[in-house]
Order: sequence, then C-alpha cells, then structure tokens
Amino acid sequence: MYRDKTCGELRLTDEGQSVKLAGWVQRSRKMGGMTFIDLRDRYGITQIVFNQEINPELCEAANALGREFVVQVTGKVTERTSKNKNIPTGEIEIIADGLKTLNRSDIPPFTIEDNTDGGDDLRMKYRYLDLRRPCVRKNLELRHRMAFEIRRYLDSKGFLEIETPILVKSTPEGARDFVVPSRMNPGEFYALPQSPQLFKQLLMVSGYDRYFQIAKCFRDEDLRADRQPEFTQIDCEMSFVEQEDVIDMFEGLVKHIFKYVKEIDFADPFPRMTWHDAMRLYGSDKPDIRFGMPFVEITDLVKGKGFSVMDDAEITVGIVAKGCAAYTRKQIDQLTDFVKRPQIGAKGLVWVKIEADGSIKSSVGKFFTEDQLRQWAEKMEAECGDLMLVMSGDAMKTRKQLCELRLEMGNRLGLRDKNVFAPLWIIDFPLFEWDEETQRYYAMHHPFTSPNPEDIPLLHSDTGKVRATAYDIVVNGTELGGGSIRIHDAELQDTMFELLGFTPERAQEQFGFLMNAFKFGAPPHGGLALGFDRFVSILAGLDTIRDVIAFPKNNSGRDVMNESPSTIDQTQLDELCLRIELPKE
RNA sequence: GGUGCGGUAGUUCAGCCGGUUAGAAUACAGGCCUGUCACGCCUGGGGUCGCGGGUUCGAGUCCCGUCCGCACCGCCA
Repeated sequence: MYRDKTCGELRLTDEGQSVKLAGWVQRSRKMGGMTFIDLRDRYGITQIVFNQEINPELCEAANALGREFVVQVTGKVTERTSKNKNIPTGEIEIIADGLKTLNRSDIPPFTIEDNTDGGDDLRMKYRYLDLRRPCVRKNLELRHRMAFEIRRYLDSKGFLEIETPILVKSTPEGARDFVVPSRMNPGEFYALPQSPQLFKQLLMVSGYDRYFQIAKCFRDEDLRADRQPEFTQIDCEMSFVEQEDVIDMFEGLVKHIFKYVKEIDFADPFPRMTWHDAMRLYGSDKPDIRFGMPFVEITDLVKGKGFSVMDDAEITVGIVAKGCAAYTRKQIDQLTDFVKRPQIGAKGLVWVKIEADGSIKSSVGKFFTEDQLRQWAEKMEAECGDLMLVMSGDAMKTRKQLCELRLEMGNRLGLRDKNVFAPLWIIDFPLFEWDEETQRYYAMHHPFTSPNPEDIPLLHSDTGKVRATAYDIVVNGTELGGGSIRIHDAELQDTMFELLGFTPERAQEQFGFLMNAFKFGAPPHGGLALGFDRFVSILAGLDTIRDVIAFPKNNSGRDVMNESPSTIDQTQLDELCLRIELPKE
C-alpha cells in the first residue's frame, strides 16, 4: 500500500501515530530553516513539516518539490504549535521522516484552487486538472450522492432499473438525431436516443410495471449553459396509473432527494398551476415562484383613452416592483433598454411611479389622468413607494417579454436566492401546438401523450383547445422534468398520428413496432423524466450544467480536451460507404 | 442562421480622444528567511497585442473580413 491514511482524516486524537500518506503537492512554504508542504488528495489537505536542523537532507528534498508533484510521505502525527482553524486537519501536522517522489509534474497552466486563475476554456482543455479542484470535485460528489439516493428511493418503491439500447431507430419528430452509420448495412444509420421513450412504453407492454433508468440521452441541437448534446435523464414509467399516481410518486422522489441530500424537508404538497394560468400570470410555462410579482392585465382600463400604443394592442399587462418608486431615470432607462434588446424585442416600456408621498409620476402623463393611473394602481395592487412596469402588444409576445422583465426585476431585487427552492407542478398543457411556418399541428409533448379524456370529443372540432394529460415539474424557473399519461389504445394513437399529419403508411413505417405492440394488451401507463444534470446543478446552486458533468462539451459541441469531433480515415469512410462533401462557401 | 460581449506575458486582466521603451497581479526561476498556512522580502526572465486586410506620418487602440470563446434568440416533440 502506498498509504495507510488519507489527507483528510487525521485529527488531534490521532496524535503520536506513525502514518503513511500519498497525494499531490498543493503548495510549499519555505521558511529557510523549515519547509511546510500542503499535501492534497480527494479527501483534504494535510500539512507536512520538514526541519533543516532535524533532517537537512529530507528538508532539501522537500524544497525541490514542485506544485502537483505526486509524493509519498511517512511521519508522525503531531499537534501544531500554531493551529489553522480553516481546515479540518488544521490542529495537526505530520513531522516527516520519509519522503518519496512518486511522480513529477509540469507546471500546471492554472492554479489548482477553488479560486483558480484559469478561464473556462483553459479549464476545459485541462479538465483532468480542473477536476482536482475541490469545488468541482464537490459537484461530482453531489451528483453521485443524488444518483445513489434516486436508486435507493425508486428501489424501495419496487422500480426495476433496466437498460435500453443506445443504437436506436431515427424518428422524424422532435430534436435532430445524432446518427451512426452501420458498416454491416451500408447506407443505413442508427440514431442515438433522444430519450428511451418508446422502449420504456414497450417495457410496460411487457409487464415491467415500474421501470426506471438513469439514461444518457442525445440531441443534436445548439447548446446553452443548461443544454449539452449528451445529457442524463432519470427516466421512469409506470403501469396502471393515472396522472395523480405519477405526480405523487415523483413528488416523493424530489422530496426524498431534498431531504437526504440537502436536508430540506418539504412538508406540504408542491403547488400546482395550470399551463394556462402560468402563461397568464407569469408569461412562462416554467415560472420562478420564489417571488410573486404576478402579471396584472389592465387592457380594459387603458383602451380608448387616445394612447395609440395601448389602443391598438391586444393586451396591456404589468407588474409591480415593490419599493422601486425611487428608481432613477438612469435605472428606468436600463430597464427600457433591457426589454428593447433584440433578444426580447419589446418596442418600449411604460412606467408609473407612486411616490412615497402618494404623488404619481409616469411616462404616459400626456395620455392618462392621475385618476386613471390610480385606477391602474388599484387594479395592480400597487402602493406608495412602488413602481408599475407595463407593456402592450400581441398577447403571447408581450407576456414573454414581461416574463423576462419580471425575472430581471427578481434578480435586481435579490428575490432569486440560490438557497431557496420553489418546486411547482405545471398541469393541463395543451396537447397540440400550431406551427405557422408548416401550417400544421405538432405534439407539444410527444405524439404518444394522451389527451385529457374530457377533451377527446374536441380532437377534430377544436384541436388547439385539447388539453393533454401532461405535467412538468419546475424548480426555481428551471424545467426539471416532465411526463404524461400515454395513449395505450391503438385506435386513439392512429387518430393522433392523423391529426399530426402522418399518413397511415408513414406512421406504420416510423412507429409500426409500437402500434403492433399495442395490439397485444398494452396496459394503461404513464411516466416522467427528470433532467439529472439540471437537478444536480440546481442543488449545487450553479447556473450551468457543465460543472456537474465530468467531461462536458463547449458552446460549439466540441470537447476541447480531446479535440472531438474529428475527421476519420478514408478507410473508415470506405468501410461505411460514406463520401464527405463539404458545402462550398 | 442571428444578436451582444470578449480575445494583450504561462494565467487573469488594465492599457484614456491613435503618439516615446505595452503595464499590474499572479505563476515561474534565483537569493534571504525556523511556525507558515493566499507566508514575507529582494532580484530576474517572460509579449507574433487571435489571424488577414484597410485607413493613417504613426494602429494593441479606428474600419472591414475571418477564426475562436462565452451569454442569449431561433432551435431543443
């Protein structure tokens, strides 16, 4: 054994023990007559002391060590004369009587510390060094802990973890597929799964009535801070269940994780909101309800008063920023610029201040009397000292724009505390979404989502109004996951494909195996999938999922460490019967 | 596909309205130092200012193009 103790476990109670440690040189402090080495491993840091008077040769050897050298040290655990309260091992040190360099290290390109001097790009290029930093290590430890607790909870509920294939069939709807050419079947391709959706439904047909998998999924779409081309889902499916059963089970899972990983107890059931209300009150299907500031529509109060912007608008809607009447011209201009950014695309922002003394100032004094503005305030429940921010226009667009402004105000007012967690179920999603470009309906969730039984009569007559038996779980404005009760009736599934514009032949070609399976006694079933990376990043208090993934891709989908993707040899291409033709310009 | 910000020492950054030899911190190397723990002090080396073109007497600085990174929009059933 290279070691008999780790660098994180020794305490004052171990005083007098002779120990053997191995690890990396975090830092050395040469004092002339003595040298201190901070030795680091996964478990912590222990200080090693070398003394010129006691053992000059050993001390010289210690002086020759560089950062990140791998060394083995033997010595005696001793109480420090000057203790360090900042680290758990700070009351002891090892007086070295042996030192062996196990490996040397080049000078690392950035410092291996929580507060590193390295930028993101460099850290990713040397990710194996980045992973040595305790703050990154803690994220992976959290990830492990959560995966462990997920398995513990689901196992206790009788779920079986079953693996499904990574090489699957490409399907037309949804995200772009990553594809893999088949050498044995020239000209044909596998796809990597966007989710194990069809397989888990087939498992239900097979009678495995409680399935889960911590599954790698792949989507060939552009990346974001919270989106990677390969990511992990906690994928689950249950048979003989209704929406309420699924929600119960996975609310239980989320509560279990918070309890055993974060020691946070949610006593009450998570709040629920219909999709329609979420859009109306927050302009989003994933509202952050750590703070209020709901939308208030004042269309009726503003129409026909001669302000053409509001007269012509489909809706006028606003929020109240508590205590912000003291905002300066500059601050309000910043907010106006914020909503006018191309990403948000608002034409402008109307503001009304109710000053502390009750007087009113606004950007629309020319068009509205003070009494009229007081009516706004009454409807919006604004009080003295508050600032009303109001936008007008097309209903959907304006709500989305105001949603961004609301979140911005939440940030500015410090209402989005990373240590506060506000889970929320969104229910009653629409089943279909109309696409203007292609002039057809798309499944909002996926084509196997069951309509709300009450709305089945509307399927043909009022397609857009049909509600789905679908639900999302949202935490702090992040979509953590979602699911639905699936269609288990072949005839209803046919109707869905028809409404989605599939010819019977095409439906058969794409999903024939599922349709066939449904002819052999498919049980009622439904399920849910949670984004595991997002779940971990929320609990870690991070804005990006990259730091909870050991080896993530960058913004362009590249791994800058191993420089993938990369070209392949002509022989490989020949075997696959592929020819590369890059577009010219 | 689009918008915005950025690219200067190993690293993180500063560099004003275009003007003398491009700076700081940190890292690194050498020296001093017996209780440090972000040790301290002294000295030193280290630059294709992403790349290409243009404007100008003169470009790190201005303009155009391009590449790369980040955030976002589109996209992500």
